[in-house]
Amino acid sequence: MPNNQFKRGELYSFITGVASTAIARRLQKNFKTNGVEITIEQWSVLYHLWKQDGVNQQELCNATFRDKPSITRLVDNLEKLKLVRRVSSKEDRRRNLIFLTETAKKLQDQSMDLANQTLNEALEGVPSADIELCKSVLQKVYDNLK
Amino acid sequence: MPNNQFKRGELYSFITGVASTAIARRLQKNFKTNGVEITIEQWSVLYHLWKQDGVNQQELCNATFRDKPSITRLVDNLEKLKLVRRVSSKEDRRRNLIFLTETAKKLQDQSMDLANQTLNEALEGVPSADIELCKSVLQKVYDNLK
DNA sequence: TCGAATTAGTTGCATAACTAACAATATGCC
DNA sequence: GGCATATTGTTAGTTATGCAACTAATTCGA
Repeated sequence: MPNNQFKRGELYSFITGVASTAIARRLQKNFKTNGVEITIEQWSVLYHLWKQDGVNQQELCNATFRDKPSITRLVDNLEKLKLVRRVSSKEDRRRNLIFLTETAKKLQDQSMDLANQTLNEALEGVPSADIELCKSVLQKVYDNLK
Repeated sequence: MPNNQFKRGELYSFITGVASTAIARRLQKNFKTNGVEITIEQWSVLYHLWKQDGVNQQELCNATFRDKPSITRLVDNLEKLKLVRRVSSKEDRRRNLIFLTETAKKLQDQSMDLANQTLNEALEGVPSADIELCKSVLQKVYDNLK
């Protein structure tokens, strides 16, 4: 029964399922119990906007590894929540530049603290060198496939 | 701008976004171009059933790290595709035992080959020891949070 | 300069995720 | 035996994902 055919599949389960869903669920839960009323997907978009806003949707696609329709809808929902606004670019009218609202700016510190707490919990007992190596393996996987 | 607040968040992006979505998309694409007409989520359920069928939905939840409604619907869709059937357990009538159909059994070899191919592509150039370490880090993350 | 190709974003459709609330069955304690 | 509790699975509602097809704006080349 420990069929050779399954060995790589186990790895697939690990990479795509185990750790990412566990972290995502815990982070979502921590947001909720602390009154941060956004989804983790919305957070992952805000995360890039806190570093720099006024970028277009395509740049958010690249930064978050999502396709264009996904970003269109995430920005739709963030706009409904009055956390971002779309501003049409004057240089290239095809582009929407995405800006944070004051409300969104106020969310940054609290939600980043919760994210860091969650990741510290997640990574407790894992040496920094292992974390870095793991990150480089995942980056390599991404580069191989993109 | 390379704010200390963001360091752990990068790792979050890597674990939840980069590698898992890249592998998932590539695998889905490889399924499609080879005429395997199932989603990767359906495949991940079949994957466990190929190892052993006749298990109940709760066991599939544990094996695939999904919640119960997700498994209910995945099994619904697999049943529509005539790949599995639900059989009520005689010992405990709350339980649905999930069995593979002949059609599903025929899918195993081809889809596992495609999955292995995809993972070989994904992991090309990554030493086995690094893969094992990466897997153990992800397992540790899961154990820390579950 | 005009038409083809490219780029940015949106919409429709199907599938899948999580939460919460629920029904049915089983278990366990008194 | 009977009631509280736990377990198994479903349904409803919202959000998110991927693909395909589409519009609008820009760029590039003959």
